[in-house]
Amino acid sequence: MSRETTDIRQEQIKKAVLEIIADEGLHNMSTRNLAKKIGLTEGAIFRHFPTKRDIIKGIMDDVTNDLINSLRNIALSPVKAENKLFNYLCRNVKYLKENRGITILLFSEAAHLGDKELKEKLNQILSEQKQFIIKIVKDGISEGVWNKNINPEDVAIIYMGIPITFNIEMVLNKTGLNADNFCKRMFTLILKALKK
Amino acid sequence: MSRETTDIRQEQIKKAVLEIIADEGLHNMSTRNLAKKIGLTEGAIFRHFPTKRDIIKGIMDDVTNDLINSLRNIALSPVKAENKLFNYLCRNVKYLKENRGITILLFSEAAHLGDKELKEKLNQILSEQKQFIIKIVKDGISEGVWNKNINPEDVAIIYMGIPITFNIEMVLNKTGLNADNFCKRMFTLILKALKK
DNA sequence: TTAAAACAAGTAATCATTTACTTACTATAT
DNA sequence: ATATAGTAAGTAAATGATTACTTGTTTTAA
Repeated sequence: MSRETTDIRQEQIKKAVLEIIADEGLHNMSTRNLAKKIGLTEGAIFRHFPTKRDIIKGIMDDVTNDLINSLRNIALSPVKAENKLFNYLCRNVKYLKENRGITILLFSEAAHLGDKELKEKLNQILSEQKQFIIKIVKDGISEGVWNKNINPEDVAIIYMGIPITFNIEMVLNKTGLNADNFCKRMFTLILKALKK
Repeated sequence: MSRETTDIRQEQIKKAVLEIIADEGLHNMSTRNLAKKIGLTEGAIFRHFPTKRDIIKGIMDDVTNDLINSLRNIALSPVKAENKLFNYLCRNVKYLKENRGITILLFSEAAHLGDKELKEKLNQILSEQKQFIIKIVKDGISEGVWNKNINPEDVAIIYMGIPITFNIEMVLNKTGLNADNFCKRMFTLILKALKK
């Protein structure tokens, strides 16, 4: 195999993990299969990550850095709540389309490694996402465009299911599912519940 | 160990599988751990199920027989659409509360055993659930109580996320989450989107 | 030339499953 | 009624395959 830097290999390994989970299932996410997919030996994997757990940890850090931070920016951006909600949802869906294995990895593996650090990371990812939605809903109510009798927390719960469902449909029906179209339709529906 | 019939043991084994998934994670669902949990030897497990895959198949059949059939009854019952939707959601949530491991099992394992039969079973479970919701929404529109501009398919997609989110929250925060309360709140919110 | 990155070939532990055998219940023939 | 034969459910210990991970050696790009 041609030599690559650890930085490049780490990215390849994390990407391969998500692809294996999405295409072959969690039970095929072995270091052996991982090495085969990249075209390396098992030993080489462990040159770039000390343990398999660290690969998962790395992927979760990516979620925090790539997804959560950009969702935060959207939630705090100085635009109308309606636009924020739309941007937020589209960004969320798009990220899951580009990282199909994420949902299954988070909810099936990370939550149960008996590993306090990873479980804490997962809880933080989820609760932050929820808080952002709650904020956007409150903003919309303050702007006077959304029904003030609505419980922002409930909206956040319903919202959370949307990207998850998208991800599940993506993994099951290999057919590509148009992310833009999906997010527009879901947005329209949520808006009906929020409007005065 | 005291002797029990295969019927009883099969129920114990399926129940234990779901509990292990919910409490200890997918990676602890080994025949060894399974036997330990029930208080049998590994060999005894295989006297009651030919393979581990057959245990999962059995659980999926239970979902079809226990959940899907009762959801069908609700969807086809001769009551107002609004009541149907409420009953449907509550039944769905209650089932997942009583079978906490189901969601993770279905989406993380069953979808990827490279097993046509199980994958087909899963797709049927999901598409039937969706069709029932679509029917209920169409009924409500026919009754003239819900907005006819709403796309029933979109409602079904948003709906599907609700029980899944409930299940995930249940597994993550061990705190019991009140099913009745949860389903009432989500129902109220969906209704806002459906109403004229 | 040298440090980082690859490899081949190991490790012990665990996986699902099978084996050879034992124990407990149940039906039947006397 | 009771000894007995057949069956269903149990066990302990082994199977080969696979797991995450390690070790020692070779290659390669700066």
